[in-house]
Amino acid sequence: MLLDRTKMKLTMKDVEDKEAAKRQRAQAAQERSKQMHDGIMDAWRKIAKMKNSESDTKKLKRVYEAMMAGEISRDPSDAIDKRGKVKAFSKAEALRLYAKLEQRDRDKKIAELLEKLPQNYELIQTWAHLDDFIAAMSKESIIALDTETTGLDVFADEIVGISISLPSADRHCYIPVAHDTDEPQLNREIVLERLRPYLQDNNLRKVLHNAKFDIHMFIRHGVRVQGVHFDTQVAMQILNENEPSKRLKDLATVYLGEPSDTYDALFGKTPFHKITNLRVALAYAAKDTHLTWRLYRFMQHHLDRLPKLRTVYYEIENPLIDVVVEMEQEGFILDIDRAKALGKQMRKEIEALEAQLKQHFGDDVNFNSPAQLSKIFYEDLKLGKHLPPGMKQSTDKNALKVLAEHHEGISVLLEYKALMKLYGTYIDALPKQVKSDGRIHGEFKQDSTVTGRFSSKNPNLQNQPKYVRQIFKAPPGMVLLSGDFSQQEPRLLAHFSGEPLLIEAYRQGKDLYTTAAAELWGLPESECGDGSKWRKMMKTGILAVMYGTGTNTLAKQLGITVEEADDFIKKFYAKYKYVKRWIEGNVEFARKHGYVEMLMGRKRRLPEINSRDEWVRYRAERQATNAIIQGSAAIMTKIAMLKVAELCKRKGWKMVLTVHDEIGVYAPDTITPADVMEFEHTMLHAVELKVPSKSDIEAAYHWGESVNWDAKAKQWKVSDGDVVCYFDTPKEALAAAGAAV
DNA sequence: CGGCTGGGCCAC
DNA sequence: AAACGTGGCCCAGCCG
Repeated sequence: MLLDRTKMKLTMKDVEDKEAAKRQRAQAAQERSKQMHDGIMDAWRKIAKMKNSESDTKKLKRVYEAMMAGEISRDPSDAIDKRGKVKAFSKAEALRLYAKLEQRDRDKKIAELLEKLPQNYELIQTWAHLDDFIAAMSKESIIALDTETTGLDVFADEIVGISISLPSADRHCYIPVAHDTDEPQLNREIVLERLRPYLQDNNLRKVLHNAKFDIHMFIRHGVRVQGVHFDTQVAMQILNENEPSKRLKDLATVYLGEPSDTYDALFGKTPFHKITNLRVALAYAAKDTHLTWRLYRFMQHHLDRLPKLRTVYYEIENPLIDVVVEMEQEGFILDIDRAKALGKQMRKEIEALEAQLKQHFGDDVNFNSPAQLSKIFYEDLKLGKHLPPGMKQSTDKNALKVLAEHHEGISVLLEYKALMKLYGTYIDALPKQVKSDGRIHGEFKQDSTVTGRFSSKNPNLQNQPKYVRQIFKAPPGMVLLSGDFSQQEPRLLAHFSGEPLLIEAYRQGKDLYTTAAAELWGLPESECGDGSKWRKMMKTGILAVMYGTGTNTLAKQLGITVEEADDFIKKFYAKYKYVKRWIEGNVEFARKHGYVEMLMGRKRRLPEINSRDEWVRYRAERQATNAIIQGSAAIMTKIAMLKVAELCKRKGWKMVLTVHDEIGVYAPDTITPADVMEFEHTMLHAVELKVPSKSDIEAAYHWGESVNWDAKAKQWKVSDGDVVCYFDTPKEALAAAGAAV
């Protein structure tokens, strides 16, 4: 190609221009570099003031120190935007620097791990070696066990290696079985067959960290682990529910004084089977069971001096692990056809509502965007003046309900938002979670809440709206038998406070809220029945007492003035003196001991109870009473689950869910009312309180749609007049939820 | 496209 | 300044 000579010509002016530009660039770079570091201390101060999670705090600290030591500095490619302007140093950038630091350290850490590889860590690559190890294992009564896998999905991923620690022999092995490497490895299926007698031996006790995960993984390969004696993750929640991280390596660092790198600190996002150097795999994996064992010893030491917590662990949490495994394995069947039909209907309604909204507010609005809605309502339409003083200019339901009085489009928006929530989060999302066996396998976590309640995720089966429950069904020929503790928490309030008035009401089988309302306001019970404002006020009020709700919020909830709410609380405490004394006692106890105790002596530590910050302290005071009630309810439900699990074993039923005060099982639809009574009895007598328990039991082919026993036909029937279906259409559900204005 | 955060909201 | 406890998930919007 010919060069264009005209462009090659160099004039003096060109040279000067170029030099000037160069100077300018250098100057700009210097200026930027100065700007990049100028505001950095202010930025750090700002970041330090943010409410950072414990793990973020750790990371930020590391970056800060590295920066001050000159080990790392802002990356210009991160600190300067496209137009060449210096961006303010943010928490996000700091966290990115942390990732960079980690990346830099990774090789060093792995090299170190190899250097320090203990003599008693064994990489098992031959059958003779495996035989030798198994011979040693057969002399042990307890071992530590762990699996390495291709990922975290226990219904899709696979085992790539197994770690075992033998405590008395002090031998710690890793058996790689599916790494992507040319190094010698044993065959997974044969290894599992060789280990099977030991893994399934109830008398060979096992210690694991997050046992549920490994048990699921072994089940994927046809092995049902027995004899789980201790789970260091589950136990950690008993020993310190405020622990910021329960990852094994973090606990080892904190409690064993053994600084240990987490998986991603060493390998990032590389899945374990991609680790080709098996000695690296050994160093990491054998350390897992070794640390698990040491953590077990450490925890035993503390459980020895905390006998109540030992009982909570061994009598409730540990046996519950197997129950949860079974429950998650069973899964929940989704009625896909129904979900599809409902989805179609909802999409139609959503589209219609959207068309209306566009007429009201314009075509180019995303009605799911709080930012856009806020601009329209508060900047364009200036509706903020209609909000009561003190109410934030929000686009949440509360504010919109007020604004709906002043703009007719807003009630449409309320309906739209409620419908979108149901559709997006549930009706449309749930079918996508169905696994290859046609079921939803949500996760139930027994050790992830500070009060001891279960949490649930992927999907969360504990927050399914009533309207949505109908798309969950029982397998053919079975019903969903479920029982929920009626007024579980108020009963516990009566139990703990010893309030004679509350206890008496429950013992006489009266409706507590009606009785209490009549007593408090000196009204005849006929005026405080179901649906009366007095009963509602009492119900909300008792809840408020348990949750420590302030009078402002209570007033808002009940639609009364703050003075009236205040008056109610005063009256309530004057009448129920035991309740008042008990609540005050909880705070006192917490101040003195730093924790409160629930049923069986499970603890909720409240380190903030003596904080000088009033707001922080008050929160801890509310938590004190709430934790006793909520935590004791959780214990009660967990005990009931253990007993229902035994019942299930006897009857061949399968537990499928727990929702705080509710337990659900799949049972053949040939069960009789006698079976149902047995189920009810099991729940009611799981725990004996000072007040009787009550449970509402229902059998249903679809969750929430109870069927009745037809005594003549001797079967469960969905007879026209009898079936209790929550709602037929989304509209009815919304009306019931009070969303449609 | 994945990670992260804020606003909002579902359950008990 | 903040006064309703315990959770998890969706969407928007921003980041790389």
